[in-house]
Amino acid sequence: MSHAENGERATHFIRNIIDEDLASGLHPAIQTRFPPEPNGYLHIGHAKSICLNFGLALDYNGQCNLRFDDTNPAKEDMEYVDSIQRDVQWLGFEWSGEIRYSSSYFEQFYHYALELVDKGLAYVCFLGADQQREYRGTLTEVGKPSPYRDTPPAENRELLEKMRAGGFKEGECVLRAKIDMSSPIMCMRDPILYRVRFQHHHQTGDAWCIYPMYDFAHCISDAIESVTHSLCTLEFQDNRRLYDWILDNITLPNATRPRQYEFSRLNLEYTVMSKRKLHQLVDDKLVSGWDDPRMPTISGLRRRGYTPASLRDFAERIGISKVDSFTEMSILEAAVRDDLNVHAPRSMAVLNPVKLVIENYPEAQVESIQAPIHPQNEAMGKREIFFSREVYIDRDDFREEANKHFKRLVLGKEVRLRNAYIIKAERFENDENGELKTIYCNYDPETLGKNPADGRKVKGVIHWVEASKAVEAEFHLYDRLFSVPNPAKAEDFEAVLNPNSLVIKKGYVEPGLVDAQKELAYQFEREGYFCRDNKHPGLVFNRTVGLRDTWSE
RNA sequence: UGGGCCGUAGCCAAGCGGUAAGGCAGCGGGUUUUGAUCCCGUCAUGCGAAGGUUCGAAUCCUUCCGGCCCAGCCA
Repeated sequence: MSHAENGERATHFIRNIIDEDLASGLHPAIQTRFPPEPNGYLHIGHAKSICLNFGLALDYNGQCNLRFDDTNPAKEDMEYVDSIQRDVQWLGFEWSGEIRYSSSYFEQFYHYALELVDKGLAYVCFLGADQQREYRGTLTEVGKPSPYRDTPPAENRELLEKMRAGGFKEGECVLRAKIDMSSPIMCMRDPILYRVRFQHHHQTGDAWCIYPMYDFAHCISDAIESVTHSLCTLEFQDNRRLYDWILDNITLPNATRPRQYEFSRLNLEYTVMSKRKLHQLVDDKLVSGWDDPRMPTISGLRRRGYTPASLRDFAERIGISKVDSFTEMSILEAAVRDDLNVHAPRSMAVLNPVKLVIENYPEAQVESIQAPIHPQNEAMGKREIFFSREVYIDRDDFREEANKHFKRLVLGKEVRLRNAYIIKAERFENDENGELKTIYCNYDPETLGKNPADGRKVKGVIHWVEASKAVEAEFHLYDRLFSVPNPAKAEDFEAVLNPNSLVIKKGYVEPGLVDAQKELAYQFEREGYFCRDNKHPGLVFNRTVGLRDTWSE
């Protein structure tokens, strides 16, 4: 049983903070939120955040909202709000109440902006973007005040009202907080609160032509929703000062004063996690889409055969901390294998077929065999497979000669056909190109379900599929998307894509798999975990992950 | 080079002044009709470094070294 499923939880600094806040009575219960911007598909890094926020709410009997942080209509789209909901639900989480949108708080944001203006803590600035950058100073030089910094509150109120009414062009002016142009924290140098955008919004339509910035909207949204612990990633550590400044200077909508805590984002080897780069891969058609099974997106992982439980377990295994880390793929792979090993029905599939003829087996006879669906779990029952004179085995499982470490079929030697008989390779034929065409064997009829009576040991076991009833299938074998551990660091990350990230094979599966359900995991014995593709029309199986392979020749 | 953070094994990560959890990977062995699973064992005299405080330091103090983030009208 996996960690995520047995109730054990690794402790981390956020849990420690919550424990203290609950113990001290600061909050009667916790309220968290998962606040994606609907500008792309969710990826496994978001899964980490989802598991944290929803998981905490579950563990502490609190609530977790799903809130779309939709303050920038230029980049957002309904396609993403739909996919995000699907992904969160698929991961197994349920948000508290209705879905929230920052955009549904636009009216409140505006009133808080007026409050800041009236308090002399915000002003309308007519400096252009370039000038503003100049005035802002640099990391080592302080900024200088905008000439509009001391406009009287009453005048700023009129200006802001005019902004809202559409009285200014895009880029003509912005609303800025009046904080400290010499702050060593750059985001405190009179940050922009509102910008003018004559943009249609997917939720509010054309109701607004001014849109709040993240820093202004996020903390107030948290306050409106009584969020107790606002969790985000490390790059927002500086922004926390602004988060606190805004909440300190407005009349809070209710008793809860949200606090922001930052944890490190997920970095996974051999893939990229930035939405921009994932977008680029999709736009440049380097992958088939956001749900390409090689993508680290939740929809890609789902299509690949990853299960919700395995992703939750993965999140549990990697933990939460503030260290900039780079997680190895093997942790993710171990998490799926652990889940699939327990739950996936076993089956046999030949990915790279070669015909094998059992010459001493009666012609025209087809035998039915009851094979266990899961050798370690009898309760899963049996499946019917067939055996006859001709079967397919994998080309890699036969060699004319080999050393003793090769535990498969060797000319003149014996091997066990899994779930069936022991056979001995007698001879083989090649085709005109010198490629192996047919292997001829004899079988020992006394070895079905038992070892040879004479006590001889046959250590090798190979998988197979009976030829006459075999069903043709296509196998998509995936490997890491990139050929380097940290593609984001490459000069051109697309140049460092793994050319062999997808290899397609055509072979055979057991007849019982003709109507395999999509996204449902199978273990093709000795090959790995596969699931039927949810898009391709025919019988296409995606390899989720191979079996652990500790064999070195 | 201003500021904000972070350094515990190959990777992830507990630890909160009492003598280094756990997972992944690796290695050795056992079981096995999946080179899988499962089981057993092994894997930091050491916590970025150097000083200091203390009976006792990964935990406290000082200095140094290394890494990440911030100068979008993105989030």
